[in-house]
Amino acid sequence: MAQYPFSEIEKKWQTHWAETGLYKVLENPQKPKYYVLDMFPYPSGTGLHVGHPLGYIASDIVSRYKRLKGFNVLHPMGYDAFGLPAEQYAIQTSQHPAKTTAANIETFRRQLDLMGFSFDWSREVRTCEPEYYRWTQWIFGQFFNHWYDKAAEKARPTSELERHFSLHGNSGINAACSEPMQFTAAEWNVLSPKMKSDILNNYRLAFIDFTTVNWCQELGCVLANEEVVNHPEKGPVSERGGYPVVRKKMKQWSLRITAYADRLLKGLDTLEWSDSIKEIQRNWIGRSEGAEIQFTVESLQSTVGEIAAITVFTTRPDTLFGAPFVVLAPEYEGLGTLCSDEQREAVMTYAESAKNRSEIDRMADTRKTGVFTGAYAKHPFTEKPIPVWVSDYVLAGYGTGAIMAVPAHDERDFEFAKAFKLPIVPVIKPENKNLLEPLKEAFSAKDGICFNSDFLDGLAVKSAIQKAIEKVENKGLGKRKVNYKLREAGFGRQRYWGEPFPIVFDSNQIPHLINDLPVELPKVESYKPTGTGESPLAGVKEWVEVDLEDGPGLRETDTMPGWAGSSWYFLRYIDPGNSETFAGQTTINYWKQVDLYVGGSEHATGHLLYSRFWTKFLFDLGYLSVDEPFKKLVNQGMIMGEDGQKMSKRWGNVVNPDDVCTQYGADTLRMYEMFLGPLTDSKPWNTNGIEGVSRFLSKFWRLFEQEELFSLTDETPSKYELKILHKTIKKITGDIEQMSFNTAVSAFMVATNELGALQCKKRAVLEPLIILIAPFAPHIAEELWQKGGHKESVHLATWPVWDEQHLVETHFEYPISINGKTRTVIAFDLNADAKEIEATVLTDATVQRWMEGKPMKKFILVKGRIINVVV
RNA sequence: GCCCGGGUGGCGGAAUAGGUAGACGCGCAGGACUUAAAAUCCUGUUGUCAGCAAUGGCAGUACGGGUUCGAUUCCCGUCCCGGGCACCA
Repeated sequence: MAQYPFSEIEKKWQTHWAETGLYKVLENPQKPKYYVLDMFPYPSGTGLHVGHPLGYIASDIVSRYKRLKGFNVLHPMGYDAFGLPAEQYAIQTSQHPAKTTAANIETFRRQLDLMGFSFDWSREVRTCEPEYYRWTQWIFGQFFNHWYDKAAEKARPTSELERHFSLHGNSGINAACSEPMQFTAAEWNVLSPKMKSDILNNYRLAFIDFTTVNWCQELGCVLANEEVVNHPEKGPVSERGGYPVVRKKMKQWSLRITAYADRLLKGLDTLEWSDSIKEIQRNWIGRSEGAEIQFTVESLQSTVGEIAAITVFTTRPDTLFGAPFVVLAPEYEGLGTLCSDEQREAVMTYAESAKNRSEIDRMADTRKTGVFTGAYAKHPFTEKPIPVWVSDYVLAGYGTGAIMAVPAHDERDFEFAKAFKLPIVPVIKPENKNLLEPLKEAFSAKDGICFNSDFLDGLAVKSAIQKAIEKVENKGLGKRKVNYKLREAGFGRQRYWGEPFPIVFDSNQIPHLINDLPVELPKVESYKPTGTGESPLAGVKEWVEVDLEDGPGLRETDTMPGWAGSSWYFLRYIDPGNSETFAGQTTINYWKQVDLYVGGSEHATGHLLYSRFWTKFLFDLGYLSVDEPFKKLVNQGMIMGEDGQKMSKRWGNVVNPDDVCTQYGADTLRMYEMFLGPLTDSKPWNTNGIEGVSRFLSKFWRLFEQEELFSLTDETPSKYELKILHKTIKKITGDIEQMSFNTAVSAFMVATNELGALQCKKRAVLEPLIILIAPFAPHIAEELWQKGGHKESVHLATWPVWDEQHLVETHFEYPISINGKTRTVIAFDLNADAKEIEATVLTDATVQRWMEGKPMKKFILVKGRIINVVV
């Protein structure tokens, strides 16, 4: 018989498990809980290829293992069902995205079922279902109704904020907000409702922002930076279609994620995530400590009026005395009023062209351009006037949009100074060494000594930074400041297939939250972009226009982005049927957080950051007891095509798991994917290789057969058989704990080969082996278990424990090295006396030959490891 | 440019509190069973040199140094590959 009857038994058990609800899980305070989660898939039209289930197999093995170890395991699955591709497909085929999405989900489910996963499907979620997205909308509403109190380091209700404003204005409020502002209670109380609303918008965690976006007229929508490419002649164009893209300010809903920047950064230290993902998030958040320093504007050459002071941000206040000029971003607020009349035209022309250059273009081009504004700022310490320039190498969105240039110690400032022949003033030198002038490049090292710097002279950079900040603060010239690269998260899309906002604008343009949820997505005739920058929903008059208590209102017609639903889905699995709240308190307190999360690393700065953000927010509101969603994260690698290229239709190298299951069975597919190599590595698929695993499973099956009939005996196992069993239990247990599944599979092969050679058919040895392999190959294990006479599922059995006593060795074959080179092997009792061993070794013929009569210098004996004779 | 990973047979990969490098599988070669094939099983398989052979010598974990009785593992330098960030002051 070639292969064991996998197709028959796999189908049988899959049906049986589903019918008996084997993987259904409920809260059980008697058992420790374990929550294993996979990143839920986006149900594309192409279905799964063998690369997709890699992570699912790994997490399924852990889930099954943990159950056998006595844990109450939550292992759910669902679908990230809103999003652009579905909408695009709907437009092309004139079908409703709900319909195509449902069809795709069906395909996914069929494929997933083939592989024998132990998901609790009763907990399935789909982000596009009203019963799910009503809670996405509800969480959005919470963001809308809260602000971030920096003093308390938590989110608080805006109702409290309004009360405070009416009593004290905004004094005493330390909030995360878009624009700094100051007002008294008297001022607040006389404001119009619209103005109050605008001010609250400045504080809300979900707020309306006017941001510069990439607008593509032809496609009628906003594009992400990575969807815009630079055309040599046409300039910025859309990646798809090559249509022109312009930068345009548009109204966008945003989430104030920057309020949580510091906590998002600090929280990383508590997580068992890979260093690389943590590092990516750290870089993305981009915390830098420094100071904001004011430079008063000196020149009064402008006829329009002037800005009193320019505030710059620097991480190197120690280089203050090396700042011969100041540079502003082209978007700098009030640039036109700052510059001198003679320079105004040149400045504005430059600023305009810079603004229209795409981000990509500006970044790619590191040649320095710029214009002198005609204005001068007073250096805060030397009090000398220094020129103010404008250049697009200064980013408007970071810090204050203005810098003090220190060309001698900053690469970019150096390039700029060289390009415009501006002075380069060195103020930091290496210890015990002088700088060679003129400088060939900026000396940006942070281990130098200050000179030419007045009160900083002789100080090391580190202490000079502290001293400079103190001085700046004491003299009232600025303050210590921490800056983040992290930007607010744009939360609106001009698209149909997403969650509608629970927002209505009244006739004064004041946004009001709708509390009657869900706000359902209306059925529409056309999903096509409108071309006006509005979502297709804007065309559905009967939906958009609503009656409010005091007049007509208009619904928000943007929808939420793809990441909205995925930012909290792990919480819904905990209590998927709850119609009172997103998840009930007792269930949340039981399951707490995801213990193991398996998924791709491509979500490092998107989903994984947003989920942490939403979790911290809901934690602040008291709904969660932990403020990190995913305790341990493992990123599975990619499975490449046989040709070493990425698996895709384009290369024709896609392997479909359905085909593999048909030909070899799900158990073989599961074990082979694990056998390919370490889970986290990328590795190529190899069709020949799968034969080896298939052969192994057949061999494993035959281990239980005598003359092709199932046979287990009750004979007492030999010492050697017990040793094989217990060493395997130990190895498999350790490997699963370390998620080293490839070596676990090889350990099964070794055990099977060894027991096969012994013709061992003993129940006491083989039955524990069935439990060990059950997480990897659940079908074959269940069949053999049942054949062995068990009525209950093997997946409800108890994980075997190894006994060291069976692993104790009495002898060891010591490799004997002479001067570090292995020359022979001699066996000794492990309890043998060191002196005796030494004597025996030295009289050994081979040892003597290699010692060539030279005297022994040293005798090294590492018990159970090696013997080395040094001559 | 900067920051993370990583370079081990023909291939996927084992082995690092420093201790017999190449487990396991694929591929390849040879053999057994068979009328034959499939399936299964057995043997060999890092390179090189010596030998009819059993066997043995030497070299060998990207490259060059270092520490050590002993280095794939630790340290320094170089090269290459993968990933991330990229004018973030």
